Amino acid sequence: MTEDHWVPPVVLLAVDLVILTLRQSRLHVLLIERGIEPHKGALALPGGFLQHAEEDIIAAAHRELSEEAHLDVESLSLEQLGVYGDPGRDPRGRVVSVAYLAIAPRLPEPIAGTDAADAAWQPIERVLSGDLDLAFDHRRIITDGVERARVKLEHSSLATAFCGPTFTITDLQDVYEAVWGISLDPRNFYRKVQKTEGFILPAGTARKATTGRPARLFRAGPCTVLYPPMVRPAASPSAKE
Amino acid sequence: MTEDHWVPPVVLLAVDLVILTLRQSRLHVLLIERGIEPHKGALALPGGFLQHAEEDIIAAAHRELSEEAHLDVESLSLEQLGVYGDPGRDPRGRVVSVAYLAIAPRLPEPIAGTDAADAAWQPIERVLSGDLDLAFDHRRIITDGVERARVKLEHSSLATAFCGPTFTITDLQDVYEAVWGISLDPRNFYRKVQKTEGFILPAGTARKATTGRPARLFRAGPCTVLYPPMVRPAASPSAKE
DNA sequence: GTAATAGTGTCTATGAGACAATATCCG
DNA sequence: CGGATATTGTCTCATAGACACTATTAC
Repeated sequence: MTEDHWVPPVVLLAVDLVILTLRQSRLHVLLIERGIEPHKGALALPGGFLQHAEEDIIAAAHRELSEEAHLDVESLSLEQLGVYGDPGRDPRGRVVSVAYLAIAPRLPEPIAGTDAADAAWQPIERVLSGDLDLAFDHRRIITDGVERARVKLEHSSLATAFCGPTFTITDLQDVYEAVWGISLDPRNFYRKVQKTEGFILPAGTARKATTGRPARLFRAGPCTVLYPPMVRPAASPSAKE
Repeated sequence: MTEDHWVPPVVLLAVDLVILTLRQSRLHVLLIERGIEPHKGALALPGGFLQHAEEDIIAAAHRELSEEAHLDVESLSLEQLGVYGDPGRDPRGRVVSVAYLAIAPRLPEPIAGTDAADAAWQPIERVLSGDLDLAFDHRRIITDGVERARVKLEHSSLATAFCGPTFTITDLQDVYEAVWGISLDPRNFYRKVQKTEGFILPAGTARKATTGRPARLFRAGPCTVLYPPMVRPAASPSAKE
């Protein structure tokens, strides 16, 4: 099958980052406006080519995270999402992109990128609805990323990655409600997360802002795998949204 | 950051296939003995480079499946597992490999590959135990593939992909026991799969081989997502193996 | 009949879901 | 005190797990 003088084709390798966070109890993804062709003016995921032939792929992801999103690696969940390499997905040639999913706690408002014309958090519904002009196959990548996050919330402690170092049970519930797009009963949620071994640990009693009883604070526990898992109800017509 | 004359580095793109099947109620993976350097003589996953610059990655996976394993695409589960691209994983240069997970029903015995010196099913325990000489980072890829299969058995009808067109409940239970490496109660298993909507459908009553009551036959149902999921018990000391 | 495997029924413990009631803050 | 949010408790229903029992074949 392979001939003596046959040489394998080469491809350009890129990384793309699906960075999710919560803003005003809604799921957002970080997108930048492309300043150059192709797809100039369209919105795109932060990302870029490998810098040199020896660069680690995950290192490139971290680099882009820092360069384009100004997010530091510190305590930031980063996970490989998949490979997107359809021929023709990029007019510049055969570009194969490794997508990563990153979860960030709420951050100080807008982020100005370096080689990005503009960076902004976009509500996930607007992105997936098809109203926005997305570059390349990035809508598909975002769809996959959101679905991955939804599944991971069930079986891992990923939800705490959306929160700061300490958080209340209600904060955590907001994460589940925003990512899953449904509403949950606070009492049952409270009981559930409390009894899930190693999920969250008490972190002192709370201060309070406005009104009502002050909530207790928690921090992420040692367990990354939730057993038993959080159960995601089958999508109901009486959902939030 | 990027200079005017900077050009991105290129990489070689390969696919690797983790092909799992059941033989004598034990999980096996298809490995070939490498006939050429590097790692000549070591065992490796079926796979290879893209054939040309326009080839679809998934198409390349299917091609290798056919070329090296003589398995046809027909009704064969094939899913992207991840990207393995550490610099230095291949002495020939920067090779980035996209791994796919394939599940095959029991097949006619040994498979002679085309450009592979030898192809054989290896029991998964022997492969993961470290006794065998595995090429590249293929032990890690296999580990990831097995773990993926374990998880997918919980939430999808993947188990039926290990079986032929029709199968008994016991056949299906064998799949779960082999992949999960535990033993399950036949009565509870029977009840569980029966009541899981759309998982399996009756396919006539059965013929029989040796002794005992003949089993009913089933075929895969329409649902790919199992709800409620099959629950994998926490690993117990009283397990099979 | 016996041996062997297939399939059904029953009981119990656990957890999810609905929802009432109590606690603790602010003013 | 009343308003608001946090936390606990109780009830019911579904289901996983343990396990006794019945059914259907070959001999």
